[in-house]
Amino acid sequence: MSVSDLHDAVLDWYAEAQRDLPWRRPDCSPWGVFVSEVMLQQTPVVRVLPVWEEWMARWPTPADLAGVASGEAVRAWGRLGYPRRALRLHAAATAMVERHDGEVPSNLVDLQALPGVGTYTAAAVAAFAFGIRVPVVDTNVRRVHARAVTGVEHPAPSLTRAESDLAASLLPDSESEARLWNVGVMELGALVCTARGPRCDDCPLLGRCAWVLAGRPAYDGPPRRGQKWAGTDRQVRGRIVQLLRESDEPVSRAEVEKVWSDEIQRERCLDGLVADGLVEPMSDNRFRLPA
DNA sequence: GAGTCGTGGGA
DNA sequence: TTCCCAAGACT
Repeated sequence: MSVSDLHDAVLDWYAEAQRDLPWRRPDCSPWGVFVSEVMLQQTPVVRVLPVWEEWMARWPTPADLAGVASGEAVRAWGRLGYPRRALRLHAAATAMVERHDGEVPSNLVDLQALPGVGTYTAAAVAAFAFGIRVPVVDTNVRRVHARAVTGVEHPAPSLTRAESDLAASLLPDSESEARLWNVGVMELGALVCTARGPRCDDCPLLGRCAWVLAGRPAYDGPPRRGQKWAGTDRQVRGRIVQLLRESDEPVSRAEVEKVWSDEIQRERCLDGLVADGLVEPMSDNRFRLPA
């Protein structure tokens, strides 16, 4: 089996099975791609779609977002989760206005220098918005590579050098095929080669998947850490931000106290939110999203 | 490098 | 019901 055959299999499958997502359309701006990538960090597509549409209508350019208070971004973020992403998106838009003539930078170094942009997001924007030939490695891609090539059910907890090297070696030579390969492998991981209950019968790589050919051996790596939720600071922070987000005017300390009874934890979280820039304390002992 | 950081839906 | 996890970034 050649790598070229692998490319053809994925590209043919993608041409037929791809979802029609607005940020993939040819008329979508780099800014639209950028916003989608930040929103999609750890958040499912179906939940991002309506919020993305709203943001694009309201803030069609980086300058539009940079021109409003950061708290407006947090409010419009809704319930996507990890609201610091909204803050960083606003900061990134500001940086684009100040350093890049109001445009999304088109190279990896400048992209990754933006707030909230790491290795993955920089590569994704470079590849999908500007057609640059660079490996895009997210959790979906890592899983497809782990199964189809390495022959294991799940990739390591964090990205390894071997995985990066593998992704680079699999990238097609041409820019056009590289772009389709990146989005195609990602789509395959999202729709078919899923974390739980993979739909191997629908997979274009079924006949050559190393994991399937090995008899689908069970995962035997280190146990992945499950994230606690009930009673954690994250839950408390979420409630406080939700309270401010859903209030049209600043809220009193008494209102904040009602969302969590443990005073020590509540105050710690409130202080943390202020330090993060997600909450703004006012002189009259009320709180609001940053103005 | 391990921990932290939201939210909601499906298995 | 409980658990897992969904296009990560940052410290």
